[in-house]
Amino acid sequence: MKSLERVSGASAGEAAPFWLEDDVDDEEVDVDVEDRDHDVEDMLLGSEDSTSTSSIGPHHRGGKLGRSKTGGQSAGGERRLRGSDGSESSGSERSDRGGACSAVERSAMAQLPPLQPRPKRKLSCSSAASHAGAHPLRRRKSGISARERNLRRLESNERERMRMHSLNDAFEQLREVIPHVKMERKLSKIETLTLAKNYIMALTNVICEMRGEEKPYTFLDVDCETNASEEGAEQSPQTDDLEPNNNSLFQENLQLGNSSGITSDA
DNA sequence: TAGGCCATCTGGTCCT
DNA sequence: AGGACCAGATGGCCTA
Repeated sequence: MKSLERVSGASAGEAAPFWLEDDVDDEEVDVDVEDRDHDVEDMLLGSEDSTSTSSIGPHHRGGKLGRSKTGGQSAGGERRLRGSDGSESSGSERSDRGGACSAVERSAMAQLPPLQPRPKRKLSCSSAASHAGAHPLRRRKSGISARERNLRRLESNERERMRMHSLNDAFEQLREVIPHVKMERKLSKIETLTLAKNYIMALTNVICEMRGEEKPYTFLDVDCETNASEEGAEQSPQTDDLEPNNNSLFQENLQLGNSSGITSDA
């Protein structure tokens, strides 16, 4: 799939994004393209392979291709830049500080804004969202010039970048407070989330144990081959081992969690 | 070289 | 109406 798209992208690789093309603010030209896309769409709608449909047409995801071609920063270039200045270099991120669960951290967690469960947005149609970006069809807002659209799109991109940066900052803060095995590389996002979840569950067990209550979570042994021979893999979290940088438990739990090996009795 | 991870762009949808 | 949120697409970098 990816290869197909890349092939199709390569065919359109020389095309700059519509909003970066020169003189694209000509409404008439835009309308013509839109109409043509509508015609193509009409012919291709109902085709079983809408992905291939997305590969056709001048509007096919030019962003990436055009970005690398134009002066815009490529994704890789951006990342290299951050890595070079050290602000987010992988080396400095290798958190060898444990980040034990302290009162400060607990208070920090308490400072988090209350999570307001955002209702799952409904998709008008299953393929509509999944192919929204790739589909050549692009509704043009009435009364907005192409230049205005370009400006808004750039502003939207900037906001989205900032939003993702703030999200990454939150991930980084989360990495710092999660005790994990010292690793050469930093935790990936999915690892961070999984470890955080297991950490919370383990701490919950600790609290319940201190209260003399039953532990709500049980860490099951899923990977029998690797854990069966080891000390009591199927047991409650070894909360005594919850020390900074000394928690192979969490690495095990990472795998266990990935395979849904952790159950909740609550 | 394939696969994982990531940053970014993009357009649709939802919310204020 | 505009911004936030979301998910798909894409390409770059890194590692086994």
